[in-house]
Amino acid sequence: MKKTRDIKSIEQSLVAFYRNQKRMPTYTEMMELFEVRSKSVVSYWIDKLIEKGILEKDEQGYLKLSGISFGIPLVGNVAAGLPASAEETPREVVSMDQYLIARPDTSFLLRVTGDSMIGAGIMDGDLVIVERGRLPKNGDIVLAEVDGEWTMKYFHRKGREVTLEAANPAYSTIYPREELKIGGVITASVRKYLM
Amino acid sequence: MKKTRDIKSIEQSLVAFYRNQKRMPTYTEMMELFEVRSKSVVSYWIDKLIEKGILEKDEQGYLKLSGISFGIPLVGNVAAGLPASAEETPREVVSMDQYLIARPDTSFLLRVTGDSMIGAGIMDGDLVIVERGRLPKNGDIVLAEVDGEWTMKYFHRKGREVTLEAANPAYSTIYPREELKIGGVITASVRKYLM
DNA sequence: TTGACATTAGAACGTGCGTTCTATATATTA
DNA sequence: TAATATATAGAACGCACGTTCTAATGTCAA
Repeated sequence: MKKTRDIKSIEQSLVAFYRNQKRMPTYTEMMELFEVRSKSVVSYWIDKLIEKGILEKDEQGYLKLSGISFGIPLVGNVAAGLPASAEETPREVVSMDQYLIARPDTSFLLRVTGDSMIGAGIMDGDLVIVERGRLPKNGDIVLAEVDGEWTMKYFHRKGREVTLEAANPAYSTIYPREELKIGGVITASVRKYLM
Repeated sequence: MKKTRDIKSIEQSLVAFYRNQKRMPTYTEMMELFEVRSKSVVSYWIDKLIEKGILEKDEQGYLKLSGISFGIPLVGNVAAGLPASAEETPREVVSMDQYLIARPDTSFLLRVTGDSMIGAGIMDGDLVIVERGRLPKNGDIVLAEVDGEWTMKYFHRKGREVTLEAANPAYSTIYPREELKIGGVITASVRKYLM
């Protein structure tokens, strides 16, 4: 048995704590986390993590996990497959929340029913992220109310005329007469295969 | 001009602060946030937010935004469309990180190249979340190495025999001879349409 | 063994934290 | 108007925070 207390394990315990508590632990709490008996030891290791760039202190001196420890690594593409070692590839790290949701205050989620956008790769049961108030451009997928029903369609404007077409030949293109209510623009879609 | 300082605006400023700083502000910082000149006023409002269930204090007495203010609301499905008021629907709130990534420590992201899984709604350019070490079940989509190349395929096992088939008729089913390296199982896929 | 370095322990300290009290101003209702 | 909540200000306080110091212990190489 070697010492279980190295930079890696300390980082992990911090990340775990933050994931659970949504805040960083105090030095006293870290004494338990790191299994040491003095705050000075905590300070000692914290300094090391800061050197390594795993931790930061913000302007007010509060501890902050620096990006690296968040989200999950983006390792490449399917063709490249797995990185050889699973270890220190100079990895880019992505948080799904940050990646997918540019404007959290004006966005919301919607579960997709039906297959009208299947040609765009949006299937029944998927979740889409809708951003309110954004001006749709040609080719954008919008959430629109037509004849009292909400649907997702491709948005096209040519001069005054607006058309809404499905990404599925089984559905016919819609030429909205009077009022056209746009609920928002689809900015992303997600699908979960397994729990 | 009415008073701009009500529960709603205070909640928003707290959520904004947390989104930026990844921590809750101190009472002194809240004095600036709320534009008041005494910590007792901050305490006064904090108590109100706690009553309303917007804030909590954890076991150690630290402030915590209670779920409600996180992620973005899941409002229903496409058929239902927009909630009438955009306001107080008893909304479920979802964080994409939590929703999509069950096991952050063993997961990673991969960008999809090619259209071999287009039938499953996974298109070129999508990101997939791959979980290492999970045992694939029939019908799961796996990341596998075949003849020195990494691909995504449907996994099927029948007795000893394993087959890998694409979700695209243009690709033929693979019957791995000897060794079959499974890099992981695809647990989710995401696609971004707009920035 | 000796020396250098890395790691742990303990205690002491100043500062800023969140709490709580009193007092005053502003809104609301009868 | 008077009476009653509601909201703001300021000050005081105890306490836990993170820092820093000294000293002891463990590890490894010469």
